[in-house]
This record gives sequence, C-alpha cells and structure tokens, in this order.
Amino acid sequence: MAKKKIDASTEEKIIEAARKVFTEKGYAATRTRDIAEEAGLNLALLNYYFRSKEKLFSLVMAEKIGQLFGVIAPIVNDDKTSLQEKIELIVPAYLNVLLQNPGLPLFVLSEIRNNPEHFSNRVQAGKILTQSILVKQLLEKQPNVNPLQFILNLLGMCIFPFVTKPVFEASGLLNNASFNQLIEERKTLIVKWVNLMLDN
Amino acid sequence: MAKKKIDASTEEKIIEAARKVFTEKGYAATRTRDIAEEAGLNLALLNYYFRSKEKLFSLVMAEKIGQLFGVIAPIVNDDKTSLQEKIELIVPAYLNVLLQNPGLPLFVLSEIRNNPEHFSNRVQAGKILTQSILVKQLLEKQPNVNPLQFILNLLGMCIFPFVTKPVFEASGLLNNASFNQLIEERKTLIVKWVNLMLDN
DNA sequence: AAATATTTTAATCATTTGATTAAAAATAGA
DNA sequence: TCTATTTTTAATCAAATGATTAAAATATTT
Repeated sequence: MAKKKIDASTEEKIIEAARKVFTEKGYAATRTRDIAEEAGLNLALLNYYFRSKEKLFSLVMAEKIGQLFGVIAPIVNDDKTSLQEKIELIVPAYLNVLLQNPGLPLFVLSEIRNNPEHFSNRVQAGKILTQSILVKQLLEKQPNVNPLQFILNLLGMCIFPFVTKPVFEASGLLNNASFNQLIEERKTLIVKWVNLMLDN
Repeated sequence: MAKKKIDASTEEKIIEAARKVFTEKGYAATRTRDIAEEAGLNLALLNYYFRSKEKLFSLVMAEKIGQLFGVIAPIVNDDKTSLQEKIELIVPAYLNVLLQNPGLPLFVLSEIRNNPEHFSNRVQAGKILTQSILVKQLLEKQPNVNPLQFILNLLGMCIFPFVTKPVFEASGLLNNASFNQLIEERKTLIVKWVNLMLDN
C-alpha cells in the first residue's frame, strides 16, 4: 500500500481559503465552491483532502477557538503573577490577537450559538471561568461580587468593539485605521478601568 | 378588483415563526420550510403572504434592529437629563430588553456582518454614536477621551453577557436562572462602574 | 523507460431549497 | 343558494449545493 504524501502546499491553500471564507460568512452561508475558488482549485480536491465541508469546518473552528482562548489560558492560570499583573498582561496581548483577527469573536460566538456541539473546548473554557488562579484572586479582592462579573468586563471591554465592528463599518462611522486607533487607546484605558472597578 | 383581506392571524403566525427561527439560526441556516412547519402551515402560504424569504427576513430584521436601538435612542437624545441620569436610565432599561430577548444582539450583529446592506438603520445608529446629547455630555466630562470609548463600555457591559450566553450554556457553566441572576446584579453594578470610569 | 502511485480535473449525482402553479377548500357577497 | 373572491394545499420546478466518479495529468519508484 502506498504511503500518503500529501502536498502540504495544496492542503494549506485549501485550509487557508477555508479560514477566510468560513470566518467571513459563517458555516451555513459558506459554499464549498467558494472555498475552492478562493483557493484557486477544483471543488473535488477539497473533498479529496478533507472528506467533507463539515470536517474542514471542524478543523478551522478548533483552530479559531484555540486562538480565542489560547492567549489568556496561560496567563490566568499563572500563580506567579498578581491580579494586577495579570490584567496588565491580558489586555494588550488579547487586543493584539484581536487586531490580527478582527472577525474571530463574532465568528466563534455565532457558530457556537448555531451549533453548540462544535464547541469542543467547552470543558477548558469552563475551567478558566470558574477554577483559574485569576478567579481566586478576584474573590480575594472582592469577596462579595461574583468573579464572573469582572471577567465579563475584562473580556467584554476587549472583545465588544470587535463584535460591533461590522456596525461601525456599515454605518460608515469608522474606517479601519480609526478603528485600530481606538483599540490602541483602549490598551491602557481598559487596564485603568478594570483596576478602578476592583478598587472600589 | 377584490380588496385584499388578509387573515391577520395567519400572517402573524408566519411572522412569529419567522422571528423565532431566524433569530435562532440566522438567515443562511434558516429554511423556509422550517418557518412554515414552526407556524404549522404550508410552505406555499409563506410565499403567498410575504413573497420571498428575503422579504420576510427584512421585516424581522428591521423589527429587531428597532428593538436594539429603540430603547436607548430617546434616552441618549434627551437634553433634559444629566449624563448621570442617562446612565441610570439606560442600563436597567436595556438589560430588561435583553432579558426579554437574549438572542437579539448576536443575531443582529452576525447578520449585519453577513449582509451589511440589511442594516437599514445605519444612519440613525451613526447619529446616536456621534451626534447625540449623550456624546456632548461625555465630551464635557472627559474632553480628552473619545466618547465612543465610554459608549462602547456602557453598551458592551450590558450586551456582552448576552453575546457570550451560548458559551455559558454550551459549557454547562450557567443555567438560565443563574444567568438572569447575574444580569440582575449587573443592573446596579454597571451604573457604579461607568460612573467610576467617568470620574477618574 | 516502464510501471505504479498520487494528485487534479471535468462531468455528474442526489438532495436540498426557494419559489411557482393549478386546483381545492373556505369565505364573502349577491 | 349561487357566484365570485380569498385562502390553503399538494405537486412540481429550476437552481444551488455537497459529494462522488472516472479519467487525465503529474510525480514517484523500480
């Protein structure tokens, strides 16, 4: 039997096109033909390499969920850093990831809504939100407030502008440059704001 | 020529089913047959009353955008209330709308991303974000910070939990009751937090 | 070079899906 | 009641879409 020697270049062309089309239009609105065309090759090749639209999507989705949680997971579980330090690390790191991947949050969130079983990382995500060092430190600082409230604020202030970016674009309110400028300003502002919330 | 006497009950059955299916699954993943079945009637009736999937969707979408901006528009443009008062009015009012319509933000945002031209309200939305009384009052209070930063925080802290609700549900982290509890707590917390941001 | 294995393509299939049509059923008007 | 109008349905259409197939092109092995 012959060993499979897959041309990495072609495979990568397909998955790169899949990343683009899936994240832009979502699973349901994506046509496998769109991906093939974007990759500059035949539709049948897509199934030759990845068997089905569903399988290809799962790959992209897992990757994207990894990106969304990957940056923060090691930070929030570090017992060497203080609460204050964690916030100062998370905010700029996360905003940079999102600047590189503006459509990421809306893509992941809407696909999880459409198909919760696609959310394979749910266990890890749950642990970050309930059993991380960050949660313990938040509870120490403010024992009377559900730590989830602060996590929602911290992540929300980072993510929300990217979720609403299509609105800004559609209303002609912000071009790409001024949006990025806005986010750059937030890098220091969010840290200040979250500290204010925690100290009062 | 005969006057059209449409049975309001049937028409309403269809649009109510459309509201449900469209907001749950999004435009692309929705099948007109799903809507017909949900409404308990024939697929052809749907086209008899509403001509096309697209037209029916536009109706629902306009309605939903109205819900999303309707509550805040009159508040932010009121020149009789102070900045402080506006915040105290917006937060609980908006959270109540969202509690009644948890899927609303994610639906509207992802559909605008998929199809920006569906966003018919874009002019009005743009004005709220740039020319409202609220914006002027924010600028008076903090001339050195783009008022959009505060609006993003105010709306984001209200909306973000609802956008991430599918994640909480999928990870089994929060049931509906504890989610609602979390939001109830936020009604006073967000007001406090936003005031902190504006006073520092 | 010949044979074998792998990659790529054009053509095609079977299903799904939005929409239409023609007829039946229900309702209103005379 | 009889007729015209409106509402509802079953059947069907045409296009789109995910996937397969068989053959051609390319690469690898001997």
